[in-house]
Amino acid sequence: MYSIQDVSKKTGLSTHTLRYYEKEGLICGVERSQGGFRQYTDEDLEALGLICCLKNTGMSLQEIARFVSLTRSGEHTLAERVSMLRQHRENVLDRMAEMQKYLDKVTWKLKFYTEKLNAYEAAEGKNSECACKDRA
Amino acid sequence: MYSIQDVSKKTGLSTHTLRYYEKEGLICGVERSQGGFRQYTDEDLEALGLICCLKNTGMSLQEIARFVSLTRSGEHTLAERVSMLRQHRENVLDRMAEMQKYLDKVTWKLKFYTEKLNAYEAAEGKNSECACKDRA
DNA sequence: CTAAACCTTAAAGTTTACTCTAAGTCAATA
DNA sequence: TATTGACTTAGAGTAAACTTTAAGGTTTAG
Repeated sequence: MYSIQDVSKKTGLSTHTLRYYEKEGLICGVERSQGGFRQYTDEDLEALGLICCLKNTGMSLQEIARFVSLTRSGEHTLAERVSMLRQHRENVLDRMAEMQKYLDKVTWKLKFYTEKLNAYEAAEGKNSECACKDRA
Repeated sequence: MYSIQDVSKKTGLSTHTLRYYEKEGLICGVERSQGGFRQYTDEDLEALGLICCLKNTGMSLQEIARFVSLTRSGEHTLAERVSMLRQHRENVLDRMAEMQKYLDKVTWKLKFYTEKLNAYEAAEGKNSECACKDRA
């Protein structure tokens, strides 16, 4: 059993965010102490792992809540869950391909500016003693 | 020369967004017709290409505005521009590695649920004529 | 036994990046 | 020339995902 504080440390989510996720239906059935404090199990942590995975790959909290609610509705929702995951996987793959394309552009631009900078600094060194020699 | 409508089509950004980007300092010096209409040049389009590239790889509009303003401030800002791009490139690489890790998890989950679904449908077919046969 | 450090809820506030509205100007066409 | 439709600005509104606040109950170390 973990306190909300423990879980916050383990997941990197703030305690505020953990309560918020519960309110939004992303985490369900977290047990409580007699005093009403949340007591997370290892299963809850696992569920949070999936939630973070989906969230960090661009799934909206609303969709995640939908997925979680399907998970709790029994086996007749398996087809829809599979279809959601399959679609999401496609989205992630597309996103990664796009990122790679953009990365190439950033790399190219960086090369371009680096060369420009080298030329500029060479010229600067030739023409004058520069006050900003100690630039890292 | 392109109208805001043309540029909207070419970039996929709405006309609202294009004006908004201008207001926020992401695009500068767009020419105007005698009637005050925006007239974008090929250079503006190129600049927009870089803006979209940076934005779609996770740079905030504020940072992009900063980069653009450096670009317009002369060669003494080259070092900072290079450093921004270098840092951004690192971020993109980190993000891609993270995505790959999460993708593996999604793939694994998908496999898990697909197998569960197959088992479920097999059992379903064995035990009863199901009303929802025409599921895709 | 009391004070500090936790926990609770409900609700308001914040940030980012748009997106839309209103009121008016400009351009091309019937 | 009148109307349609695209353009202009300023500013209000929206959605998502938190984040903070307020007001109060619980637990545990000293």
